[in-house]
Amino acid sequence: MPERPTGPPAAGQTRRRGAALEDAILGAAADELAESGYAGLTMDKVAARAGTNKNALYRRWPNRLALAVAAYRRLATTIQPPDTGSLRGDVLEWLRQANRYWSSPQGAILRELLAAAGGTAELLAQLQEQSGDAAAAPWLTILGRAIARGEASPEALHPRVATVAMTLLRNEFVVRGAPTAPDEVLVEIVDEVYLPLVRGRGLPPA
Amino acid sequence: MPERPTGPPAAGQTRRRGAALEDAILGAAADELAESGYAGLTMDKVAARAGTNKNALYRRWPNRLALAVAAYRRLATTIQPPDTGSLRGDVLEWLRQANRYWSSPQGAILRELLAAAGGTAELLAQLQEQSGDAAAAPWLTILGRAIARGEASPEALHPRVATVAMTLLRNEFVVRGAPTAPDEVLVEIVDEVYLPLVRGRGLPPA
DNA sequence: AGATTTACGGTACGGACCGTACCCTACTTG
DNA sequence: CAAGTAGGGTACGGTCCGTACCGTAAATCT
Repeated sequence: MPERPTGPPAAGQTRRRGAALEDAILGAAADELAESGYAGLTMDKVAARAGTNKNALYRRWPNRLALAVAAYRRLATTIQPPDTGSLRGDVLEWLRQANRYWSSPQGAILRELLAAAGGTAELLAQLQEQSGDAAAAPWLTILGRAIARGEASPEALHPRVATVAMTLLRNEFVVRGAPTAPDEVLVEIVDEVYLPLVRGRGLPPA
Repeated sequence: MPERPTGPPAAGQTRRRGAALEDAILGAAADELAESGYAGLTMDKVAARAGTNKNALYRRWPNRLALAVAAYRRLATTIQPPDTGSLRGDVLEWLRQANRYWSSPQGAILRELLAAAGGTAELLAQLQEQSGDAAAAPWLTILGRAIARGEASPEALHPRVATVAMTLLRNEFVVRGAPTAPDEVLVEIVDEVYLPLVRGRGLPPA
């Protein structure tokens, strides 16, 4: 429970406006998300918690989902691509980080939001940016280093190929609904799929 | 609009019971799903359409989602794995079938249900069975034939490896929310990921 | 056949929420 | 200082879920 500018205005002022109010609303919405998830986030509760009313909310976001997606930004912590010195180490560590994230309360909220935003490509895109795990760039970075070390084939430097491991892991969560992916699954993704794939046909199995 | 035992009971009888009633309810629910999707399916409408009332519904299913998942079974059409004579042909055709399905109204409903069932592993599992695309068995069959032809390495005969193509395609829909995957995406999945992966290190690129 | 139990049908209702509308008031702007 | 804008308070329509009651048809028992 971080000390956020939530709740009624400080005793000094009387009425917040613009950015200050918006900030309070997003803070309240983020707190509600953290406490009750998306399913438990109601416009009335957010308004009350922010010390305002629903007018101020609907003036800024067209509906509950849009507000929740905007508020999720405050909860999302970005995970950093590792640099362990080996491709296998990098990929496995990166997957483990992602696994921890998806298994965390934040990850559960993200899954709720992804499900709710299913029909709205625009909101989905916002979530993708924030969760960041699908970003091809860090994967290409990791792969680039591996290619320089001779651990992967240059042909693997392709967005769809590079992100395969993360896509498979995400599939475990989104489609299978698993609360956590066992570490064996991560290892299997890496050893049975990802490494054989990026090594290509030109490199030895080891 | 197939002629289903929907609506009020036939003039002859007076009151349906048991299986007959259950069948009418599922039929009505399936029709509602087809017309209005899951979002538009309400318990009141289903009851009215089946010529009964909500009691009969809640006596059989604990909530709206469970009823919808049960009713979806009537809409789901199973797609058959192809046998074109070449691995590339099989995989591409299979993906194209799946792409058509996910893009169809039925696919849209399935996506809605998947999203709504996100938290309930039990219902998710039921949906998986019905959609059937995730089943490893047909993929292993296709791969088995390919291995016999020398088009794939025996090491690829592994559930996680075999189903990679379908998983990547499904990802396009569930996570990216795309209404349809362009054919280029399917080709890319096949040529950049799947074929290189299952060929393994022992076989020539062609 | 008559009595008993079970399952339907009809209906009503509590409760939760979303989204909107009004009106008054504080703050900002010119 | 006047006019315009954005908050605050509040109420309400509307939808829909899930539950409760109660009378009655149909199955089951004796």
